[in-house]
This record gives sequence, structure tokens and C-alpha cells, in this order.
Amino acid sequence: MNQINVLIADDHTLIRAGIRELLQNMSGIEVIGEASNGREALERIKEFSPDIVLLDIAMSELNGLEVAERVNKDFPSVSVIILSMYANEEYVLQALKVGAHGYLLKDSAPNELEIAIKAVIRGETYLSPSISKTLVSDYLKRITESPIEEKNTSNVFIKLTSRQREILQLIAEGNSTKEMAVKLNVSAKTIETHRSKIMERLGIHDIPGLVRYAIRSGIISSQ
Amino acid sequence: MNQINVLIADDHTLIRAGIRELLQNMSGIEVIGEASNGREALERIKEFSPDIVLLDIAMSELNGLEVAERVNKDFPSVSVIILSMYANEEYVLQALKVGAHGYLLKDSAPNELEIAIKAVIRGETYLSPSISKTLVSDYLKRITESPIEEKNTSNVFIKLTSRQREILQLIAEGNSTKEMAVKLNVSAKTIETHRSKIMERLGIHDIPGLVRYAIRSGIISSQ
DNA sequence: TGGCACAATCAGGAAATTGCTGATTATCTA
DNA sequence: TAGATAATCAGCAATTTCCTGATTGTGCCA
Repeated sequence: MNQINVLIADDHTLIRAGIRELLQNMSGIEVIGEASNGREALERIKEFSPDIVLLDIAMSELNGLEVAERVNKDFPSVSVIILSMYANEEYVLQALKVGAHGYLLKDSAPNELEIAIKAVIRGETYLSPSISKTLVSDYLKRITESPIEEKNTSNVFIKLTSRQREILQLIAEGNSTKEMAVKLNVSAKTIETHRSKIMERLGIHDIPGLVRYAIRSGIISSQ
Repeated sequence: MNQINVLIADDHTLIRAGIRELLQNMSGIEVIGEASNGREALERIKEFSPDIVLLDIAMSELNGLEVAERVNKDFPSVSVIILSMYANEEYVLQALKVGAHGYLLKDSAPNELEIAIKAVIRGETYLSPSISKTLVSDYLKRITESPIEEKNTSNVFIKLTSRQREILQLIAEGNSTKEMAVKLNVSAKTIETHRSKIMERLGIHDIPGLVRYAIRSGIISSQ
């Protein structure tokens, strides 16, 4: 039989062991190795030449996206599936940009893992259903339409205008609509409009969500 | 046979499935249920009366430490093992303070899980080896020698009541007043009162400030 | 054991904010 | 130069917050 050889890379031993168990119950799939951080993952890939690598994003040494990029460049025959806790659009786009073939949420059903692996082996791109299907085409359209913009890489800088980032920061810092209006010398209505545009773009529709977004994208710190 | 009945509470389906597989390969242990967030965990505990609950810390609705505290109070026959990504001393101490019987890193070897469960069933306290053994004695010494000093901890657990922390978490997770009222089955007016008390106690008078506070005090993550 | 502090619950009503629809002006670009 | 997008603002209904005050239960302690 032609087994699909899989390598698991995740910081957490227990998680790796759990995933390994799940995979070993699936027919046609064999776990040929594990790695406990990003750098080790690259070594194991070189050593084992797996068909598929399951990469956690949050790894020490080298994060999963970084690893994915190098795998795509140096080992093009190896397919990458990102295993992530976050449905965060930024991460998904970033993953696709660096050549990942799959993006699976840790929140997925176990059999999704099997489906994902087999889809990727067939040459398809697999995303967890909860991640909008339009992402890929949107993304591809975006980079083919304006390839130069690519270096703006990840986060907020491609999604929001300068004014919007300015206002997002003020919101996350705790300013009220009225306070922002005074600071920026515009009407409160204008601030409201900006806020709703920001929310629309980010797909986040509550203030706490904006604050968390601002923190994780580095616009402000939580301190 | 006297099986040890275990309940698994973790936000991520895949992780739960993996842990379940691991446990099912261990003799004398049976997984009798799962929960995908803190509140659901309490419901399942009430329903199933497990011997052991494995609680992830980072759960939505109610975080693992909060759940542990309530389990310890309302279901003293149920033992709690915290499953965490972090060896963070604060977390460990907090877990012990709220009555957890075990603190296991997700980075542990699979068989540690078995060891931990069986130790806890025997009435022992189990901590992952990588967590300094001195923690417990240090902690105990500290609280017996100068119990007043407790306020030096300065974290949420002393400043807010359990209910208030619960609501702070929900706020920071983006729930509206109305949504929280429905989830907690109280009136919106009650939520409003809680929120204003929380703000009063913390001296923070805006939602973004609460969110940042919740993040830096570990009640939620920014992800 | 009576009372005190405090937690948790809820209400009324004024005041403030938001959401929604729609509009104007300036700028940049295909 | 037309079309898309950004930044600005308004009206108004609906929702939410803020402030004051009240009730109930519980633990504590003098």
C-alpha cells in the first residue's frame, strides 16, 4: 500500500501524542516523525521527506508560518497543513501566501484531519469549513492585481487606512467617541462612521474584539 | 472493574479527541464526557459526576481556574487536573489555591497523563515535573506565615468576586450586556450593575480598559 | 444572636450612544 | 476623465448606559 507519510510539529508533547493517536486510527496514513519546534521540524523534514507536515503556528524557535515558507521553497514536494487555534484571517492569508496547502483549526472534528490530509495529497487546498471559502480567491485576486503591495505583508497595514488605524488605536486605548472627535477635531458622527468601517473591514463587530485585535496586531500593548 | 471516570474540557475539538484517544488506551480509565467551554464543563460535571476533570485554562465563557474553584466548592468529590500550556508560576499557584489536584503541562509525555490521573485518584497532588517542586511548599509557607500579605498578589482573584471575574471575562470576549444576561440567565440590569461594580473596583471606566486588564491578568488571551 | 458588611439580584427614567441610510467633497488611478 | 475610495457629516429611531435606590441571602463577629 502507498502510505501517506506524515510529520507532526507542535510545541506540546501531549498534543502531538493525541494527534498521533488520531492519525494512527486512519487507514493509509502513517506518522513517521514528530518535531517539538519549528527548527526541529525543518531538520526532520530534511531527514524523513514526509508527504505531509502538520505545523502548529505557535512554535518556538521558528513559527509555523516561517517554517511553511521555507518548506515550500526548499522542499517543494512536501505539503504543509497549518494546524492553528485561530481562525484569524491574517493568519490564514499569511499561510496561503507562504504556500501552505491546508489550514485546519484545532477546533475541527477529528475526521476533518483525515479529509484534509487526503485532499491535500490529491493536490487540493483544504481550509476548515468555518474559514470563509472566499478567502483564497480574494487573496489570489489581491496579489495578482497589485503584486507590489505584497511586501506590506501581514497585518493591519494592508487592511486599514492610516486614519482607520489611528482611530482603532484610540478606541483600543479607551477613548470614547466624543473624546476622539475632540482629539481629531472632527464630529462624533465621523468617528462613528470610521469605527463602523473598521469593524466591517476586520469583520469584528464589538469593541472588545477590536481591542484584542489591536493588541495582537501590535497597534497597542495590553500594558 | 472500578473504572476512573474522566471528563475532558477544552475549547478545541481536535485536542479533546486526541486526549480522549490517549486516555482510552490506558487501562482503568474511561472518558465519560467532553465539554467545549467552561460553562459547559460545569453542566457536564453536574450531569456525570466524574472522578476526574481535565480542565484547560484557556476556555471561553469561564476559564479553567474559575471552573476549578467552583468544582472544588460545589462538587468536592470531583478532582480537578489543570491542563495548561504555561508553566507560569502565577497560574500554578492560582490553580493550587482554588483546589486543583493536578497541574499538567500540555508539553508533558502522554504517560504522564496516566500517572497524574492515578496519583490524583490516590489523593495525591500531581504537578508536571518541570514545574519546580518547591512551589507547593513555598506557597504554603507564604500563606501560613503572612496571610495578610496576600494582597501583594494584586491579581484579579483578590480584587473581584468570582461572579465579577466571570462577567469581566464575558465582557472581554465581546458579549453584549444582553447576551450576557441570556447566558447567565439574569436580567440585563444585573449585568449592568456588575459591570459598574467591576469598573469601580478596578478603577477602570471604559470597556477597552477592561479588555486590556483582562488580557494582562490572564483572564483571557488576546487571540 | 442580632446586626453589619457585602454579594447578587433587579427597576425606573433621564441621558448618551449606536446603527442605519444617505450625502458631499477630495483624491487617486485606470 | 470617469469611477472607486477615503474622509467628512446629518437625521432619527432604537438601544444602551448611567445613576439612584431597593431587596434578599449569607457569612461573620462582637
